[in-house]
Amino acid sequence: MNWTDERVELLRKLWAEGLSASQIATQLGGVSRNAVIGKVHRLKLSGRGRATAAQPRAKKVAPAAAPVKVQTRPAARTITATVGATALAAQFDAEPVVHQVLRPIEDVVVPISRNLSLIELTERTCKWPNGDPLHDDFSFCGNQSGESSPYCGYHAKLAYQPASERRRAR
DNA sequence: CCCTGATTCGC
DNA sequence: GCGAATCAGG
Repeated sequence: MNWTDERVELLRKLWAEGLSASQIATQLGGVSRNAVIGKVHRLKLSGRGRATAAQPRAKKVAPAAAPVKVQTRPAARTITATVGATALAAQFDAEPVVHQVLRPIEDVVVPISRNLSLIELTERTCKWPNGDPLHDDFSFCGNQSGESSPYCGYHAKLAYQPASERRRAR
């Protein structure tokens, strides 16, 4: 994989946004984090606030737009009353529920998920789900999780909010 | 052990 | 110029 103008531009952008080298490498694909770091230095983009190595990164200001209508799968409660094949049938027969998902509040720092698949999760990757489990875009956050939480710092906060107040990020 | 960026150096 | 290996650190 070579450093095309497009890829360099994306690298510049993501680096400026504060993503770590490994995250950028994941997004670009085809390159290691070392390659990213090497390129960053050659481009003289180094230095980004913190002088020496730091750990927590990721800085992405939420778009802050009007609420968006999103299609989600049928509510699970539809099937909880029954058991077995009948329940499954009920789930698939149910009409999709359309409801509103709030965008993150402005100024809230939203991390960019690594979007790992189920089998890529480890004991220390964030297990916050992204997308619809019934569609191909479904994945898990995958960022480093807390020591006593199955979620990364950001999603742990969401997880402990009432469901009615949760705000969904990517 | 997980992760981070910095540096070196053979290619 | 590139990036794996290595280093130093949280």
